[in-house]
Amino acid sequence: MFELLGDWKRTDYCGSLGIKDLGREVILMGWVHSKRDHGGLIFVDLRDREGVVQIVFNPQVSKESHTKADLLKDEWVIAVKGTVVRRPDETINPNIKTGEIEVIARELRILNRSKVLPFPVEDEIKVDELIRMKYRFLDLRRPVMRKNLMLRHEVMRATRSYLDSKGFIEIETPYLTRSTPEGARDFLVPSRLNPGEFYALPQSPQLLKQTLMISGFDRYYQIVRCFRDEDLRADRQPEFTQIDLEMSFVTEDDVIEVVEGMIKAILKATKGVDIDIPFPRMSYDEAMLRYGTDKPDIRFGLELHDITEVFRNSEFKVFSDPVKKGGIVKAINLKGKAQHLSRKELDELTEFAKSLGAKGLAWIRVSGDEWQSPITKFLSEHEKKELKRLLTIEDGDVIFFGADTSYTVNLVLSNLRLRLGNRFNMIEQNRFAFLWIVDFPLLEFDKTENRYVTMHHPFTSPKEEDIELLDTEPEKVRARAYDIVLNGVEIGGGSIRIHRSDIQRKLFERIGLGEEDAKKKFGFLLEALEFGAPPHGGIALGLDRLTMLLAGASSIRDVIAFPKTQKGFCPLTEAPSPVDPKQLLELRIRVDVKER
RNA sequence: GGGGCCGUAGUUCAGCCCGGUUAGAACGCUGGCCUGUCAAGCCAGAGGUCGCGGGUUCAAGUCCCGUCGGCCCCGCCA
Repeated sequence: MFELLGDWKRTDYCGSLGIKDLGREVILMGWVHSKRDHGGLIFVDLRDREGVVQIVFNPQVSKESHTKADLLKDEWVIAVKGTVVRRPDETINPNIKTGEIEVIARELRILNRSKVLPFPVEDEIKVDELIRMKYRFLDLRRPVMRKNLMLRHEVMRATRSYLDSKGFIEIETPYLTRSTPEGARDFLVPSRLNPGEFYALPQSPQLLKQTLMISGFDRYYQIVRCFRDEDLRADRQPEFTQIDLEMSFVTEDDVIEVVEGMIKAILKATKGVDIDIPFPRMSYDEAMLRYGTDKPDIRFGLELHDITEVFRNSEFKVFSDPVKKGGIVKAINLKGKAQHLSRKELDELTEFAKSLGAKGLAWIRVSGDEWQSPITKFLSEHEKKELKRLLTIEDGDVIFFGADTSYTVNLVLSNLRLRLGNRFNMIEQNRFAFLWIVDFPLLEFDKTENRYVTMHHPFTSPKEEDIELLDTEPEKVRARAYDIVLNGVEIGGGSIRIHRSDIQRKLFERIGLGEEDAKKKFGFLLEALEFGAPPHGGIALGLDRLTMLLAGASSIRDVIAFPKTQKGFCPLTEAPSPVDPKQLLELRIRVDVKER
């Protein structure tokens, strides 16, 4: 049944044919996307990576190919020799790119067949992701997935082309490297030649790219795989790709300018969109105040309002108690939606708030002069007046409150804001809202470890004017760090680094890292800093997240060819897996896990 | 580590609350008819470890316990 290609050479991609090809004799090769058998005529949509074209098998043209075409099933692989003709007017299909033409088949070669599919090769499918991943080779045949991976390719191409034009040099750094503390959990790789010792896969090439600056390369970049052994999310895989870059003799503005130019080039190349640069900047403090998060989606309003002062001495304990313990009270005013939020929905929102750690969710529904709410009766006239003023409350509004630690209030209300924004279609789709977050705190106090830890990483430079605060008010020291946010997703972050060993030492001291410890952990970088390190800084962008947003996908799994499930399992390769005891013996590793 | 939703035909789901005939539907699949379809159409048909294990019961897809797996989130992710 199978036939050979023989001397046939493909002349065109199915999806590239058009009116320009009328009358041409073509040889096409691809997959049977669908077959419509009319007994007399047989129509086959033939698909390759560029698209679909209709093949017509007519017994009056070729009895033999018509008979063979009768056998065809979905996803069989065939080669067709035929002529490109214009379709009869009434049969033109405006839904496909090649809809004005069709190919009259004169010869057919069946190259391979296919088992019946677990799911159709179409864009709009409702199939469990586990099945999609197990049959990833079929999933990737779906045009939307093919487009996503092609988009990813374009992003990488535009990145390389732009950075090359700006004098950046792509340098590879090792994947087998040294475990570093302070950060994510490492993936470890045992060393056979050094039993009992381990390499770590890099969480990012941070230390080595700084080393390259010290080596004088001046401008480095790399599109590089990074590994972090942490729990997965829709936007987090254990291995992911960064656009990593570093520059010497620069300030924050220099790095930001390069990134803005690069992103502009990427959007132009991939979406044909001209975006405005520079991007707006917002301080960390302002972002936390107005949005309750350091990665605000600024495509819509619905901002948070701090009303802590109104309730500092309130009789209403639910609000005043948290304030007395150092917490805050904030509110969101959902304008004019009182009629659109049922009691049931308010209850669901309360459950949502609780799932994020809130004790409850206070709300007020404003109907005329009446405030419908379980809490109104506890509010004084003065408090009501203040609320009305601060939140500009009007008829039809719905107010949501959070009163707790600042952490919980911001977490709950920022997520509530996103949920309400989606629920009421307040978020402008098809818009790319970039935003820089700047002036991050350098340090934050870690209660569980009872010490200050760096918010970014321990090589981030403090602002010069804040250095003296390191000893007195560490939490007030601002970092020379910057994050870039797109539509509420953090797509990158970087900083100007510490290039002087005295300051580096001081910072290690501040985070409770002794000299010996520091040497053991970052020895080579500390040493390199002693040999003429230039001022330098850089950034790393999440290629997967950026591509996801450009693709309009809701998970980075949809822009990664072979992703893993939430448990870090690859259903296609079935990794991870037990290994041969011989391998373990060689590595001098004994496994301490009970057999299932 | 924790919270939520889910697991029934190849696929997507209904049935589960309130236990009781032969577990249904759609798409897909198989066979037949059909010369302008493109979600082709018409006729006929096949297809089930109700995730897995245990328990309750005369009887379990349905109730209970445990377990495995998927998705979303919190923690975690410098």
